Amino acid sequence: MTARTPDSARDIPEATVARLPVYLRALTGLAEGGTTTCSSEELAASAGVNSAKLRKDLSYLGSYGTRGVGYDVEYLRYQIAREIGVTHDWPVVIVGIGNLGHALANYSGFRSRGFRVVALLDADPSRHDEVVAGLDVRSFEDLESIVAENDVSIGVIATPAVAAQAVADRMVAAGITSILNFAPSVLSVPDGVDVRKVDLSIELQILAYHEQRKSVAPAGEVSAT
Amino acid sequence: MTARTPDSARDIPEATVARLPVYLRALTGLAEGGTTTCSSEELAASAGVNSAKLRKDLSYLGSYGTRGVGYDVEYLRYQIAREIGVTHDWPVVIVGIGNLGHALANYSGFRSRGFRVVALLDADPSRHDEVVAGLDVRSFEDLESIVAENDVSIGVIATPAVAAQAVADRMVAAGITSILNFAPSVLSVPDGVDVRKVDLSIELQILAYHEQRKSVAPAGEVSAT
DNA sequence: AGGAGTTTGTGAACGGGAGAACAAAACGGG
DNA sequence: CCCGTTTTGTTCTCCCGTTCACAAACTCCT
Repeated sequence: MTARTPDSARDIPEATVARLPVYLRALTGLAEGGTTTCSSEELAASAGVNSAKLRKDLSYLGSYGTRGVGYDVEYLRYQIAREIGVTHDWPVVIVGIGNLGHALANYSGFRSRGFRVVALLDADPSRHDEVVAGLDVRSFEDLESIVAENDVSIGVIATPAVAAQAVADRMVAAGITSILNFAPSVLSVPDGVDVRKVDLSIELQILAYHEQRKSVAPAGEVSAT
Repeated sequence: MTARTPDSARDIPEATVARLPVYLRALTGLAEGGTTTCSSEELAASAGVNSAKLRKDLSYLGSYGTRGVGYDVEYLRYQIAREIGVTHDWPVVIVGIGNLGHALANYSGFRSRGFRVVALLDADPSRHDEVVAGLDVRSFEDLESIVAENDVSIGVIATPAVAAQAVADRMVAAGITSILNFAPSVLSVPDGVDVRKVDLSIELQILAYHEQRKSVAPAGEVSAT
């Protein structure tokens, strides 16, 4: 939390960081469509954001556009990728090869965006003979050696909730400093370790809340009582 | 975006709404552990937030605590559940039964939190004989009848990116008003339809950004060049 | 019954992000 | 070479969310 930005110190706002991958994806889409140059307006439309917000976000990285012209798609794409750090591959381990672990291991979006799954681990020995996504499921005991050998700094937790904290502790001890947690539990980790949480049912509950309100007040009109 | 809150108008801030499911889960955990009463401090710790924030969040729902004592776990749990709207079941359809669709269909967290998967749909006919999570995969053509018969208002999209917009359009036309989108694409929907997006690779990219910065400035010290 | 000790609920200050509006800069045409 | 047009980069303002701090209210002990 204490963002030490010693001297070079271009600190990009967290909200902007969260949108950069969206811009990256939009730019990739434009490039595949044959577009070589785009305005902030076009790119913003592709990314589903306001053009003013887009320009402000990009301004934190530097001045990569040309006034009166727009942005060079390929050039900007590279600059954002470099800033995020996805110009090189990030080795990743996935722990917990249940339904969700399967899906994650097979998810092509990781590979194509600079993440390389180097190992799949599960505590259940009966799973250790399985081969998922071209990798054989290994024992959770191998975590330390795998992390050390492959210089892994990112771990994904897809275990049941009860196991998540223990897995996280072990990951941290092994040297992992970024964790993506799919288990529905709150992890406590030491300073310097980043945790991001994805909770499928929470998203649905948020939708349910709004849905419930819709049915109470259908279209801005309320039946006077 | 134009939040019409005509007269009754307890409008709960969006940030608070997003945390209510977390509190709900924390309360369920406490209840299972045998706790009947808890302070805001305890509950905040379980939910991983600040106690002041927790109290302010809860104050939007009403005064359900007792000063000097704390909150009755079961009572507060019910009040939050009622506010979110998960006291009754929400029927849900899932479209796209690939790896992720499989995982979602089997995810027990939906069932246990008031969401009932009523149908699994896929455009690929070769999948229509499969049975996943006790439901047989049906044709996407059946969407309208299923939505109408089961009064479905929430849809989940787990298709490839290219198909997502078409699926969303069809969902909206069928009467669905809340969409949870796992496909990596920006959906455009009419006003009155809520969309929430979950993007697995974006989360990893955000972690990668912070990870990259860590390695540049390991511990507040920077090597002078 | 009264006072000390807790804990909630909320008013107020603070910080950060979103959006509008504008100045700076590049291009193109005459 | 100069001026109008286009589009970026930035400044300013507003609003939402977070946090602090404290008064109100409840319990327990004497």
